[in-house]
Amino acid sequence: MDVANLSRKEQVIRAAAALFREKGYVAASMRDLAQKLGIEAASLYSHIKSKEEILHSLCFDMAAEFRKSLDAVEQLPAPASEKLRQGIIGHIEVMAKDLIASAVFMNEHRHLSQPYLRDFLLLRINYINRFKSIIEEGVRSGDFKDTIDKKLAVMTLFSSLNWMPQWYDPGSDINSSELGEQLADMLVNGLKKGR
Amino acid sequence: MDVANLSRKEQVIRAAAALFREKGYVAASMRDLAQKLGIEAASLYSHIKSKEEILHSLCFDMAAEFRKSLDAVEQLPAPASEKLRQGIIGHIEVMAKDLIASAVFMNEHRHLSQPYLRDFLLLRINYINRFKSIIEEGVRSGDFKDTIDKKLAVMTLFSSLNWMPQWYDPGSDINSSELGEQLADMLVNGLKKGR
DNA sequence: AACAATTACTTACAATTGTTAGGCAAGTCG
DNA sequence: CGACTTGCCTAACAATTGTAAGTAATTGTT
Repeated sequence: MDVANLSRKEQVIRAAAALFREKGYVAASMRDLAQKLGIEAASLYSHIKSKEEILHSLCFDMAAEFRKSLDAVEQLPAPASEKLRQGIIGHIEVMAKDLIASAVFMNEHRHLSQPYLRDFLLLRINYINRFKSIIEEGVRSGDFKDTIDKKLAVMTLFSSLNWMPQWYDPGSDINSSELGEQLADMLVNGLKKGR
Repeated sequence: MDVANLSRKEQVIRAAAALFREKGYVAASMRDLAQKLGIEAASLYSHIKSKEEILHSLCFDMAAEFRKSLDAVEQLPAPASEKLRQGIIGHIEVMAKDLIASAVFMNEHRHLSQPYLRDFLLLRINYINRFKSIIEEGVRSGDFKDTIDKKLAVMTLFSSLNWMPQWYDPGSDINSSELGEQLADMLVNGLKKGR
């Protein structure tokens, strides 16, 4: 269980991530995965304990990255609107670092079995609530409107962020940090031209 | 294949929709579905031709509803920002009419086999492009900013709309038309208080 | 040269999958 | 009454699923 092993194991996990994204966790078979790596299905079990272990590590590794990013943002001595902006940018950048794992994280986590699913959802709720706090802070300080339902605001925010891996093409003309900036601008300031 | 049949067939489809949403299309077995209806799996085939037929009708029926809604909006003699607002509200209302089917439409359409998948994606691209045209019209007329990438704007819009079935609780204090209004406001005007 | 780890193989198994075939009972309609 | 339809049944199918057990080949290290 050293570096060499990790390396091959990581190869397996990355190939699995691509497969899970393409076909979905359930529809992706271990034989599909093995074929992608040029080995037999049973050989996969020299590297991983189970199919679910792969999903587990994909989901929880991403979750840890998101958390780390938000930790930093919360420390900023800045108004809520700026914190929110930075939170959005950070979230996008974490995703952009691994779009495939992000897509799996988003769409396939529900196939985790208990108790992992429960743990995952707790992490997720916690993350969302921290964003919600930023929004609430912004409403209190007069930075944000108080006319918008807060749950709706957070959920709309997350919807926008989380779907990014589905349509963003990293080879396009807009790079990931610019993407974060523009997304933050659109969500905070809206589409309409400043009056 | 008459009214009485349709009625039972619809029961099957509705139960399937709930199951597909809960477990995902692939993970939901015909035996699961049968059990939900209190019958044997093989009996389902008195009402439907195949598992995929169910998914097909769920996806394409929803697609037709969306199209109808947008047809009406495009006819409006109104500025782009108002058309966009109405388009959003319409989209939300179509979803709200059947949250379960909407969730399936969103998350499970990819499990359609060819050529249905291709057809579905064409419908979807077409729908998205019609929204994109409204946004472009708004940029030209000076209604919307020209600083935001148009693809990003449309995709953000759709992300927000399409995730609604995942978190919206119809029993909550905010009803569906209010939800549409607020969503439109947030996306068009942003979170920030008017300056 | 012997050892331990890594990586892969073959074979196999029990479970689950969607679906077909054929038949039986109850209600509807002439 | 008798024909027909609707809804469900049992039994069975071939295919695919994740995974276990045991073994061999290759590797770098002692």
